[in-house]
Amino acid sequence: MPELPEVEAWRATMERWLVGRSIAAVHLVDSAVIRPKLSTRPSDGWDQAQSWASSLVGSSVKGTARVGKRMGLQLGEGWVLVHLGMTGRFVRDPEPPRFARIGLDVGDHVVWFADQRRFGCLVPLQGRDALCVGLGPDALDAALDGEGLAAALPGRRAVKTALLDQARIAGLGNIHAAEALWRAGIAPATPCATLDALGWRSLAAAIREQLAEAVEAIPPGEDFVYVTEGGDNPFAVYGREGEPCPRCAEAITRVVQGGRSTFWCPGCQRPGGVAVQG
DNA sequence: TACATTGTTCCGTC
DNA sequence: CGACGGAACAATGT
Repeated sequence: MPELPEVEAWRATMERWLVGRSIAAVHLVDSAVIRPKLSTRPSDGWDQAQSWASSLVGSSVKGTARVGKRMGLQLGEGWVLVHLGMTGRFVRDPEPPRFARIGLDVGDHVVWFADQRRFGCLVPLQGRDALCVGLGPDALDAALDGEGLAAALPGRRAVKTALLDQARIAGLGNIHAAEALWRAGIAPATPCATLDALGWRSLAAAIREQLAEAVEAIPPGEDFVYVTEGGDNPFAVYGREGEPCPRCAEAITRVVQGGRSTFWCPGCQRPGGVAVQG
């Protein structure tokens, strides 16, 4: 379940694997991975997919970008948006891996986009600017200080739900939204409109710290395996229903908001937040 | 089998 | 009509 940190890691990986190389061949394993728009579905189909893929041959990869959870690749004069969905990842191997959707042969190796659940996709774009359409500011945007965050998240909605709204702030998913709220000591059901300046400042700082730590926790230059599968759970509250809060020892609770699980600590997360500790 | 996961969209309600 | 909540949808492993 890639959020901003994982997408950023993949972007950096694509910088190393692809940028500066010329595309010798494209292997379109599943043409439904190419979509005319982000909102179209695999079953909708798109008759231009194959011709777009073919048109890439001979062009070179010139750069990468990331906005929120979207990655961009500059291929020739155009750009392509890559959305990882739930299970999208990249594999560098001569042979297509399981669930391979498309492969870019850049001469010295082949880079495959593999996606078991097929929620991920590639969307050809006119230019780099199109990467940002429909998105609020990136979650690591310097403008998102306390005041900027308050302006981005107006209304009576629960702050957890609002943090997941990519049109308001781009890059947070279910895990890092919950972790940031725990860091800030803010209860997830708190209506945005009831947060004061101190609450917004702590939340803005918590988001920045949460994402920065997650980015740094991913070893540069390596593939990574999502940590909740098998290994130790590195999160304070996510996936820890019933376990003691690492800050106050109260039992972590799970509630459903907007159809999604929210993990939080009723002991030290309060409406409006608590004073930042330490 | 039912359920869990995500981002997006659609629809009903206030 | 805007805001918001809830449900549906995509795919598939458990």
